[in-house]
Amino acid sequence: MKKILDLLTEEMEQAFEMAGYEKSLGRVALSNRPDLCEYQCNGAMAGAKKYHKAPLLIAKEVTVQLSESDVFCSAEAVAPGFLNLRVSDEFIASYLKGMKTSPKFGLEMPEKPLKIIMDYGGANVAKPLHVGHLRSAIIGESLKRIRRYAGHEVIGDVHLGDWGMPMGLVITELRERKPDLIYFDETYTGEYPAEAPFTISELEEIYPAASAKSKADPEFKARAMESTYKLQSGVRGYRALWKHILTVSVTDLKKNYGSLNVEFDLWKGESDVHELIPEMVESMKSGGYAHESQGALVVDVKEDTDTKEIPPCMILKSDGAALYNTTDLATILERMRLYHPDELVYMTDKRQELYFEQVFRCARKTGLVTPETKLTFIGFGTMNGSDGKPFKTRDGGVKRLESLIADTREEMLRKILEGREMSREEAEQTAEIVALAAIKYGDLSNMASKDYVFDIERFTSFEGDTGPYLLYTIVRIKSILAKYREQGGEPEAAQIRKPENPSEKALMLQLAQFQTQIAAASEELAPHKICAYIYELANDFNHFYHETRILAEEDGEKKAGLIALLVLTRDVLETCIDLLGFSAPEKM
RNA sequence: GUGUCCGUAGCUCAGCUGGAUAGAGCAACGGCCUUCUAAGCCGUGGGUCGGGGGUUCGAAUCCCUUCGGGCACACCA
Repeated sequence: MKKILDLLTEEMEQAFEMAGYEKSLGRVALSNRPDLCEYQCNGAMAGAKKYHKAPLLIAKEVTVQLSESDVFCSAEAVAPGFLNLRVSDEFIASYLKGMKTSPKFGLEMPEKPLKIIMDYGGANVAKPLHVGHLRSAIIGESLKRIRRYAGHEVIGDVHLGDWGMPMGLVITELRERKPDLIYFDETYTGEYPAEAPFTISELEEIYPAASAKSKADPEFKARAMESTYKLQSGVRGYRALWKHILTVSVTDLKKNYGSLNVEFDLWKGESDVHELIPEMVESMKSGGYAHESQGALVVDVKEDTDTKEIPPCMILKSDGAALYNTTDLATILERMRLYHPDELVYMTDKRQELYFEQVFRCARKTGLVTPETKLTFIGFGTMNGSDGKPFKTRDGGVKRLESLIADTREEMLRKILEGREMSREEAEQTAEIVALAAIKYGDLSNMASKDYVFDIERFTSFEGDTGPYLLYTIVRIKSILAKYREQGGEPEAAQIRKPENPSEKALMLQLAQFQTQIAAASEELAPHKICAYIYELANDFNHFYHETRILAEEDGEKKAGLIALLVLTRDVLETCIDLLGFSAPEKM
């Protein structure tokens, strides 16, 4: 199905052409004066210069051509040359009927779907998720869902930090605490136990302890470096221990991401590309790309068109060790080999923008990717506290994601118990669902690239532009549909009819915007556009709801028409919140 | 210093491929529940779109400049 604006534009282009003007002037847009019209076209003003004619005159000539239109029921030329348009009831009804019967409400699929790998995890093994991981997970998950819905093949990769010094630190600290573990006996040749010799809570406590020790004690640091080396060179016991660290950590991470309704297709990590590094470095050298600079191995990525100095991309440190760049580049190599993607997308804090620019240029220059491969960096802004400063706990530490979610659930539960008669158990389940919507909507309704204020009080409010308000609207619709069903009706079988009053038509026109909004969100990587859309849709619904008696309607067919509209509204809203990564309860 | 992003109502944010009276929400104030969830709806007040220039019939939007702020600028990730 075509977008409604495209259909209107086609009709308008025809009118311009028949009036003797260039058809490209006929672009139709949503009205920015809803009191005057539903849609507008400003082409007459744009054409005035070219045709040396007063814009109003052009506009009037165009309206003449539209008098017979069955798309527009009114087209007015207004000074200085606006074309104010309204669509016919028949047209909007038939458009919505089309939406109802088409897959994905008629969203057009791309001719050639892209294969996209999205890297939006950034979690580290042996370290708990903290609030810094929240935006990446929320925005990344939403963009993944949006682009999938738009018809592309998207693979999400968590890309764990599971290699290098942190692992050495954990192993070394473990050895101090439990020197008798079989893993440290290098003469041992038997099988290692299947059970890990530590729990996730121990692990989370061990890493910061070890990290602090290595800063204070050079000798400890040296031992950790040795452990790192042993691990990387494949010493059996160290590898086995590392596997345990990985397993215990990943189990926990999956649980935490799961509670955010975030899922990854790939649980790969830095360790997976470790073995690709030597050959990659060798090929960069032999290709003449990499050279030594101040002891390190670098690839120049400056370009003539640069307006600023772009430092070279470092491949190996001066001590010959790999660094972040090295594994990121090797990961690109691996992804290209295994998946042949059309696009690689990275979601990180926007402060890493320059870094990724270097990596992308290096990957292109050294031929790790094909010239057609698109490399995209999506940088998101910082999450600030109510004071406008980066989010911190009361004592100034980094807040754990788990505790942020728990706080939000608690607040939500409090509000639900305050406002509703509900059993404790049901309230808790509802609070869980609504809290997730509150957090995600609060984040996604802001532009991803900007910093934003995380305000638990505001996000969990049922009033205004919030997740809970949207869920409430959906629940209201579901409640009516349930009652209709109790009365013996079949909501899914109901047919869309022509609108009977302005608020009903406004709701219908808003529903018809679905495709335009989804396409914009997908192309511009902008989940906040979906938020803005469903907020308006919810407002239009609530307005309509207030003015229209639905279940009390006596004319059965009319009533079914209203029900059909409710079904479509519910489906569009639920589809959209699913694209944002949350869902609605049955009651609240 | 160089680059980059940002500055819109008291607060939090949209709008930025130029269009009519700059929009929401919160907060403030005033209405609407014998009828489908009032966690809703309707309304009122609140703005020199940081300042100054320019382009244009027309600028929050494009260009220049200036002030203020964030961030980044090779051996961290």
